[in-house]
Amino acid sequence: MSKLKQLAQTLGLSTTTVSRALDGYSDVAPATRERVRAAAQAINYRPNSAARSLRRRRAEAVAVTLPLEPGRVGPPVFLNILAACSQRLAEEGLDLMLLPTTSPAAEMETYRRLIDGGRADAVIVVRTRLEDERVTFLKERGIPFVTHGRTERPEDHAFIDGDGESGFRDATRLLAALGHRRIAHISAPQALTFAHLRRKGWLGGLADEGLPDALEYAAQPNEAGGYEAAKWLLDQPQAPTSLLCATDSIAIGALSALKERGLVAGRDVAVIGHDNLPSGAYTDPPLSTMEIAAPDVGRRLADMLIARLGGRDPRELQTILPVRQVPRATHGPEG
Amino acid sequence: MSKLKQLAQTLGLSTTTVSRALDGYSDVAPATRERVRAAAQAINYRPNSAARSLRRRRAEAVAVTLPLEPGRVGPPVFLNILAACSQRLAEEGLDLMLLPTTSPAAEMETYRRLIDGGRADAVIVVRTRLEDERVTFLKERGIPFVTHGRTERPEDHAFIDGDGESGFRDATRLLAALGHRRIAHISAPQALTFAHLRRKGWLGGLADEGLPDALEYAAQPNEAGGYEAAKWLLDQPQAPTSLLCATDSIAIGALSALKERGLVAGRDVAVIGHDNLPSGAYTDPPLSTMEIAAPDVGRRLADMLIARLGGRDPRELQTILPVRQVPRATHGPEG
DNA sequence: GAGTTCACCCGAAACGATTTGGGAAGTCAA
DNA sequence: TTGACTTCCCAAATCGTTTCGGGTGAACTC
Repeated sequence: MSKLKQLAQTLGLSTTTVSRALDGYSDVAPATRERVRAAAQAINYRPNSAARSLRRRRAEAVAVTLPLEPGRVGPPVFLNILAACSQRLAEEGLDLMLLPTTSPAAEMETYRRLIDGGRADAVIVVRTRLEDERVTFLKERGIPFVTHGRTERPEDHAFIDGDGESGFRDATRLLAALGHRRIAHISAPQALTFAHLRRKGWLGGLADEGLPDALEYAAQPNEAGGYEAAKWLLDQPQAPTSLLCATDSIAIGALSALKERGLVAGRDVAVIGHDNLPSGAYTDPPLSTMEIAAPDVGRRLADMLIARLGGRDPRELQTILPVRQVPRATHGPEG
Repeated sequence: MSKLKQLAQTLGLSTTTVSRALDGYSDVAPATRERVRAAAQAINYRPNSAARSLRRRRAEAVAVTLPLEPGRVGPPVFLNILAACSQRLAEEGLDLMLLPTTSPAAEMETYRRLIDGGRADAVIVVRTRLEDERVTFLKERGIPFVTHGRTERPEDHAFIDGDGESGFRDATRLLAALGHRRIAHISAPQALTFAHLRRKGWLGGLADEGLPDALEYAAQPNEAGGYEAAKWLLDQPQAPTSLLCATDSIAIGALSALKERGLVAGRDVAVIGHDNLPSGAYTDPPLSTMEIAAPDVGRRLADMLIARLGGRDPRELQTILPVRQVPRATHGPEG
């Protein structure tokens, strides 16, 4: 016999009343409600989630897939964001579940299981690509979702994103103001929106300053990629005097390559990253970087998703957050 | 009307037959089975997961809570492990879902919702404590689970763990062999099993070598903690000549403190960490560290859990994996 | 005192799948 | 030809909740 029925029997009530009491409906006498609550508490009752979501026709859950291709981990910064997000969603009775995936194909299969199987009511998409199959799929199915990062056609959906383009433009101009003329960019794969925008910002800054965009290397977005990229760039005939890196991981790898050549970051070559990873504060010299200037991206993400679930128009739910420079030592002046 | 019913109607079959065809029962004619599969494929049919798990009385899902107290992120190495784990579980039709939690209280509440609400069939526990409330709870409920890390009474449950104690004992003796006499330990909170065992290994190594255990600092397990700890230790009258750090994050913070004092890691002070974080290879000098000597912890974790779900005795499912030293530059000899 | 309104409660019908327990043909052996 | 087996399929019960559509008294109104 179901727990609910047991509970009802014990209390001499119908399952209807017990269910409604626990859900806080007003057509249950306050005294009864309390009696039911106490009894439920006593036997540790939690409604069976499958039965509940079958009847309710919603899962009370939000899903995020975590693209984790073997050996290549995205910045752990996501986890902090998602933790804050889950906290906010919990207030609405929504579970946030993360599903690790190991390839784009597996990720899409996970989406189908989740969505077509009704396991999630809404989705958060992270690490967006310009052309993002996941976004296409979700639009097609009409499932509420919010992306962390824009896509090629961001006007169609809710998103939150940092203004990486301005951030990189600012950084480029900062370097130019410090006298740099050969400002290289170590970019991440251009299919990723953030990488595309950061590169665009770099190009914009160069154009503003009338500098050439000759020095660029497309790297894997991790330390090894940054290391390789910096080595290659420093080997060029007209080696760069500064390295603007798409991510902090890349920058940390680049720092190591400089070290190997006997170059001092900040004095001989300027280095700037993006993300403000904790370990960036502990490199030698401490890494100059930038970050989204908002302490509560996770909560906002959740708020937007809740608004979407409430039927709000996605076009009203689009946020681009400013990016703040976090100058430490590697960008130069104190070198 | 349910999708299954639609499908059955289209095909002129009963829902029974369609369901059984898709689940691969043998009492469906091969031709029928194929016809059903094709039709299901065509309309992108996935069984409603709530209905299925209501009837089946299992969720086909395994849960992990990710303790993510604000600002303090555990090593992202977990994510790689969990990604591999999820891949293996998927082969058995099990979803792995990660649930971020922001406090121990919230974590326990999540456990109750998951277990008592039937949302997960089994659990993986990470970051175990010596006295772990989660483990107590799961034992009480009789839910199959595997821990990543031991507890005070590991004989009661399935676990997989690295032999951090031996690793730290080995490292201590290595440092002693290199001539060190003042070997300090920067420890992580001792409630965490891994921290306790690593400290125990350090103490054992010191005892083996007849060295005093005077130098120790209990740090938060992150870069900031390591930085503070190293500063404090270096300020002692009998400052240590080597720092054995409970984690790589701590070690990275410690390196930064050394730098600040004009000390060269590996030459003036030896530093050794644990975890083999990617960024450890890119510190200056590259960080000497250690790691679990097994490439497939995630898969093993999954295998153990599947065995538990199949009713295997937890006492047969206990693995302690050797820890391998990863000497780079900061431990000394080439300093 | 007949009608209305409330405040509380309940029986039974969903929700969408899986599974139980056959049943109707067809095949085979004697 | 008959009974026993197979093979392939199906109707109906079931999982544990929520919710629809009342129902029953008591209080209140005129």
